[in-house]
Amino acid sequence: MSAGEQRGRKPRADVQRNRVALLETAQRHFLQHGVGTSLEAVAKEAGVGPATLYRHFPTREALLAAVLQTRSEELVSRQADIEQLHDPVEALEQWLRAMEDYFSAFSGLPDPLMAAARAQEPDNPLTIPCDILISATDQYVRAAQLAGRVRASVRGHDLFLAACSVAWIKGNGTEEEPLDRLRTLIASGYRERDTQA
Amino acid sequence: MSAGEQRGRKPRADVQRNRVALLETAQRHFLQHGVGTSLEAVAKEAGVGPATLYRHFPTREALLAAVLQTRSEELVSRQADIEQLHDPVEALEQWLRAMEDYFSAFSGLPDPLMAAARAQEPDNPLTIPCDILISATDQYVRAAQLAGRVRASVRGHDLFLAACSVAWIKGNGTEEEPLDRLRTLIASGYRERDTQA
DNA sequence: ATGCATACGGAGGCAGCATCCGTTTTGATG
DNA sequence: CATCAAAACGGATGCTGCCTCCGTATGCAT
Repeated sequence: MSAGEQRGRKPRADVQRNRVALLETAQRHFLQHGVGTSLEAVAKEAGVGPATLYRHFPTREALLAAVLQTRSEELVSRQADIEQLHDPVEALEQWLRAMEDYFSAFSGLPDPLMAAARAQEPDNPLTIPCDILISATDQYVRAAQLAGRVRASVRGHDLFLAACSVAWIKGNGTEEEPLDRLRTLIASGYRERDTQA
Repeated sequence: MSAGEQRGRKPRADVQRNRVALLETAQRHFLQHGVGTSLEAVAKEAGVGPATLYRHFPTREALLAAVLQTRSEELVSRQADIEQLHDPVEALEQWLRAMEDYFSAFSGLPDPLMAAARAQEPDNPLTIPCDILISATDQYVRAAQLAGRVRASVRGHDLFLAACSVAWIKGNGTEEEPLDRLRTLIASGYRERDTQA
């Protein structure tokens, strides 16, 4: 009982194997068919029965959260780059784009994310990632507000919602051009009006 | 062939009866369970077989579009009020709220609407209503732009997307307070910065 | 090699979609 | 009013996907 945590017994080998196979297959299917993809199909292609999938991931959201874990780490690494920036507004902007990309990872992803972000469903596996993202956004917002570059009434939560919306629209097949105009519109919405040039 | 359009035969009575029953029941179910409600259940409660429902409305979107027809007329009547206003920005704002209410009629409505508004699926029954709304929005935008009160880069389409997004967020259970902040943010996004007070 | 906890996976019940086709209803006609 | 044909109906059906139960196989420990 000195270093390791294994209490009782060593975990079985097939558990880990199946988990990995499921996650890889699920990611592929989410990418190709969106978050609504057939879980049965995922299980079959991963070479396991449906029960095994449900044992590992009791709900679609749980599977989704696990698959997103990888992507989350990508986000964190982007965050490191962003924090190098001197201009807090630039940083905020890049962070919003990074979140938007994250939300756009799979078609249909914004819906379960929004569902998780709202009224606390504490057992929703997506709630925690959402809360983290909201807090992070709030940090960037506050930094830019301290520099007097972002309106005081803006909250991190608001821009989280905005980024999620843009991702939602993007996922519904709108072209890039209107999307860019919308991003610009949001940006001029949160930026403090320059008191001079 | 003088006045009436009835060519051949008088339409059967049960057709109209069933259509009305289906529309009323569908509206109730959409209200209570969202746009994803079970069509079988609608048919059963309307007292018809599933085939009859599909004969009248070949797709879920067709049924939705027909049910929405009623609400559309409500929107048009709101439009009459709005056109009385002197301030074009006020008019635009009220119009956006009216659209938002319309989009929020049933939970989940924004998704099929967005799907219809994007790349032309000419046979989607929701495409036409969407195009009408976008044009109408563009009218209001242009009027406000002529008065120099809205940024020149804004398009009606952009604010249509924005209103749809807000409705989408609202439908996902977010509270009113963040929603209001988001609306404010969008408003300061499209408004021209006052060159004076 | 044997025992036992652990995990597996197929079978099956359920719900919803969408269609086919035999039957009924309805309006038109004499 | 009786009859006919077109038009519409609706139950039965096949399909897909969700999720769970339970008998069986697997892998770790001794």
